[in-house]
Amino acid sequence: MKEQVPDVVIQRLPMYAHILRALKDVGVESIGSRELGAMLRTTPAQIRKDLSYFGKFGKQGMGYDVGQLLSEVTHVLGLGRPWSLALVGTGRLGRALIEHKGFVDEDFQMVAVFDKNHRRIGRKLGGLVIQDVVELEQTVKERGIEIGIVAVPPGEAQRIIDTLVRAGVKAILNYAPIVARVPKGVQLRQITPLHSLQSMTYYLKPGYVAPAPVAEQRTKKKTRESGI
Amino acid sequence: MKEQVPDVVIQRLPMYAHILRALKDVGVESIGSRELGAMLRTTPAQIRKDLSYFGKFGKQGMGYDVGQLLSEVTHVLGLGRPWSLALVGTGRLGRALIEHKGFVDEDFQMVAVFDKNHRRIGRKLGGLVIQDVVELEQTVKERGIEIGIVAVPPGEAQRIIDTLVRAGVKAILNYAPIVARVPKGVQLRQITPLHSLQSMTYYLKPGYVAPAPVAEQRTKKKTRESGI
DNA sequence: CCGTGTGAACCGCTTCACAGCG
DNA sequence: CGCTGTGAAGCGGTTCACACGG
Repeated sequence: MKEQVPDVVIQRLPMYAHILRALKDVGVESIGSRELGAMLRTTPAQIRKDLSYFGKFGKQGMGYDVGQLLSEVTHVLGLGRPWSLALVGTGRLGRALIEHKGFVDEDFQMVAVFDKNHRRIGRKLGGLVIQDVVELEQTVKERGIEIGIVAVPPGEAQRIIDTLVRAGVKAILNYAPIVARVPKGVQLRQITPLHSLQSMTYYLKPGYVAPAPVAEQRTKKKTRESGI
Repeated sequence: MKEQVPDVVIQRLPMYAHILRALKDVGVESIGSRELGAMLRTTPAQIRKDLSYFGKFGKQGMGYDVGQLLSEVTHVLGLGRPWSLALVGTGRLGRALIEHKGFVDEDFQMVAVFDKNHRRIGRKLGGLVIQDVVELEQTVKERGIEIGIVAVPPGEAQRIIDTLVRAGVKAILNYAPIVARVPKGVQLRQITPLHSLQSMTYYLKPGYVAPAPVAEQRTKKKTRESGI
């Protein structure tokens, strides 16, 4: 149990939950930090440290109870209860998002979709009637929608984000490639695949040489050969 | 000019490039670290530090030449020449990716698409004929495809990634929600919107209280009243 | 003087190493 | 004993503060 949980830890927890659910589904009941670390491509120390921010869930000598740890992580993240989403923009991307199974799981429910194109308004998408974007603010307020998903062209994205914020949304997932502005206290996540590509190319350039693999400490001691 | 460039800096450069291009398009010729910082939502110090890793592009008292800085950043990232992409998986997501304008810009060109579904193989998608995924490895090798985009179901993703790696791809953009394994030297970026949502909810929970705004240093001195 | 470039201080996260519990 | 939980050390990145160039 600690003071403040680092942001990085929070961002790792969804992966923890993901793996733990998979383990549970397969019937694994207990797991150690070593194996869990291997599955998540981190170190055992990282696992233990991360979990220590929330409490002591492990049993020394044994490891962690998968089911218990899963529900703990789930609870920390605020999952296990449904969150309501609104999608703005029903172009190719918006439609793909809403129809792509797995984008939304049981904890996230799309409850309204918006577009400004009058040819689309009134049609159905994913079981919802597409509303005129002018209704966005009021609908979000009335229905207490908590999270907004922005899939509109770049030129309109900031305006939509401002509207969502004004309507009281506290978290936004933005697919438009802009440097969005949100007030403090509003969460923003950016999905910008182009930027991912553009940063990978740096490491692919002829000039790039990988950093030395730490050079030292290929010792692998630590096996405690003194003991017997 | 420095030794090794931090990864975080590389990941910020696409945004730098994005903003600089926008500025250039609008006719802005010069910009200071203060304004650039404001546009990128960082501090001037961050901007100057980041740029210092590559050289000295600014003129003291003035600022940075937008065009020059843009081409510098572009060059550092290895852009300005085309990179070839292969898409694997032409379900809803894959189709949305390839048809969504703006996903790929002039520096990234999709040159092959694959699927395992025989109903889709042979059809055209984005101007390309969908190939059988069994041809993936050979085609990637033959055509020297450099980057792979994975948009297949989770259960098949790791196998596809392994195949891409075997074929010589050095960078992979993966949309499947798995904890993928790639050998060192291969770049991997994960696009997992569900995890973004799941980490945002932590900050939306009733229990969460924002960290104190640093408390001190609301002094705003630094006006250098000692000088004269 | 204004604003860049940069060593140095600072800060937060990761890794280490080990005390302690089952 | 094995493995968790954790203070402490280590490290990378950010922020500060100022020397220096136009």
